[in-house]
Amino acid sequence: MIQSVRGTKDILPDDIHLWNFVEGVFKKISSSYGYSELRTPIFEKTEVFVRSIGEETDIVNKEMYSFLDRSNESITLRPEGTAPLVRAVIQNSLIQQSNLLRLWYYGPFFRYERPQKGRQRQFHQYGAECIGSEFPESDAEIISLACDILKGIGIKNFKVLINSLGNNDSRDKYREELIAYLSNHLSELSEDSRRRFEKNPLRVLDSKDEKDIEITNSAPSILDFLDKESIEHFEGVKKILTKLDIDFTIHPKLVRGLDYYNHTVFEFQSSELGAQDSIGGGGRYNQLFTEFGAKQTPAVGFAFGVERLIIILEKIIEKDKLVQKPDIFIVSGLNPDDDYYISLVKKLRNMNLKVITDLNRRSFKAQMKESNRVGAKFALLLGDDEKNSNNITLKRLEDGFQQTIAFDSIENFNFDNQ
RNA sequence: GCGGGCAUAGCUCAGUCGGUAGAGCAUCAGAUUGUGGCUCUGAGGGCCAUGGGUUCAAGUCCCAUAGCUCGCCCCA
Repeated sequence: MIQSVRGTKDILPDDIHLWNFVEGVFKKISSSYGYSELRTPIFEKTEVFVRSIGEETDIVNKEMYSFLDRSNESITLRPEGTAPLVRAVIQNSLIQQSNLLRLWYYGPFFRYERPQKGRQRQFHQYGAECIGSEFPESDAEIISLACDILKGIGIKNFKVLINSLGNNDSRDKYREELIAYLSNHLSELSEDSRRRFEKNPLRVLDSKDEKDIEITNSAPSILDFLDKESIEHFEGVKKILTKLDIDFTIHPKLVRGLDYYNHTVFEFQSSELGAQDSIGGGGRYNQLFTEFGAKQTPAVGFAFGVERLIIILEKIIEKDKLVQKPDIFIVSGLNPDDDYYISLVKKLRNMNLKVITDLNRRSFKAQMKESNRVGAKFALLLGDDEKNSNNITLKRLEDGFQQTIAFDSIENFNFDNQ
C-alpha cells in the first residue's frame, strides 16, 4: 500500500470540524484586534531563512526541506513564518505605506524532524506580527491577542512565561558573563549542553538535564544585566499585562531558539501535551529587518503550533457539537429522476437547508435507518401518495411526530423552530 | 541524528506450548408490502506492516526495512 510521507497526516472529515473551528477563532480574534491576514508562498529562496533564523541553528542546519530547482536555485519549504512575512513586508513596501502594521498568517510549515506527539514534518502555525512600534504596549498587545485566541478556543489551563533578553548591549554583556560562568562548570555539564555551549550558550539555560538545571540555577541571571532602557521596556510590558489581568510568570531562563529575538520573549505552555509542552511562543525582533538590508524596524510577534492546539481542543470539546447535522434526509420511494422528487429537493436546497438524499436506491426502511444514522432533524417521506396529493410527509426524528404539508406551503414551514 | 515500545477485520483488541485466524463495535440484509433508534437472526470483511531466515510447520521465534508511538536533540 502506498502511504503518505513520514511525518505528514491527512486531516479526515471526522477531524476537519476541529480545524475549521480553530481557524474561525484565528480569523475572528485577529480581526477584532485589527490584524490583517498576509499570505506568503509556501517556499522561498533558501537565503530568506539562512539570514534570519541563524546559520548555526538546527533548523537551518539539518531541518530544512531545501532543494535545487530546475534553474539551480536553492529553494526551501518554509520552516517558519516570520522571515517570509518580513520579506514580503519589505518587498511590497508595506511599512512605507503605513508606519504600523498588524498582520497575521496561518498555514503549513515544514521541518525535517523526527515525528512525535505534537510534532510533524508538515505542521501548521498561526502567527501574528506587530511591526513598527518599539513600545511595550505593542508587546503587550501581541501577548494579549495570543491569550484571547487560546480563550476563544476554550483553552484555559495554559501558562504564560515571559522574560527579557534586553537590547543588544545587554544581551552581549550577559552572554559574556554566562560563558565565563559556564566555562567553570564545563566538565559537569551534559554532553548536549557542552555542544550548546559551543554553538549557542544561552540555550544551555533550557536544558532538561537535571544536573544542568542545577548548574544553571546558580548562573547569573539575564535580568541583572538589563540596562536602563531594557528595564524600562520590560517593566512597561509587565505593567500593562497586569492591568489586562493576564497571569504571567517571569522565567529568567527562557531564551528562544531563533537568533533574531531581543527584549521581550515569551512562551505559552500546556501540561496536556507531554514533552512538547510549548503551544506557542514569540518575542521582539528589532534587528530582523536589518538582516534583510532594510531600515531598522521594531517588531514583535508570536506563533502557535496548531496541531498542539488541536490536541488540547480534542480533550476539552465534544466533536459532535461542531458538526452541522442535516436538516432533512429524504426517504423516497419515487424514482431518482422523478419530477416531483427533483423539484422538491431543489426547492429545499434553495431554502438553505442541509438536505441529503439516498443515492443507492435502497429500501424505504434502509433510508429511514440512514436518516437516523446521519442525525437528521427530519425524515421527509415521499412516495406515490404524497406525489398524487401534492404533499410531503415530515417526520421529526427526535420524537417521531409526523405531519403532512402541502408542497406549495413548504416555504412557510419553519424548520428551525420545531 | 540517538534510545525504548507497538503492529492481527473499517475501529478497539483476543489469539495458549510454534500446528495456515476470533470477539465486540461498525457495515450490509432479514424479522408480512411505505416508517428509524431497542431487540433478535444472518452475511460480508484478514498477503496477521513488508522482505528475508530458523523449522516438517511461523500471527507466534530471529534479522532487516519502512511506519506509528514515547522520550532525547530541536522547536510551535
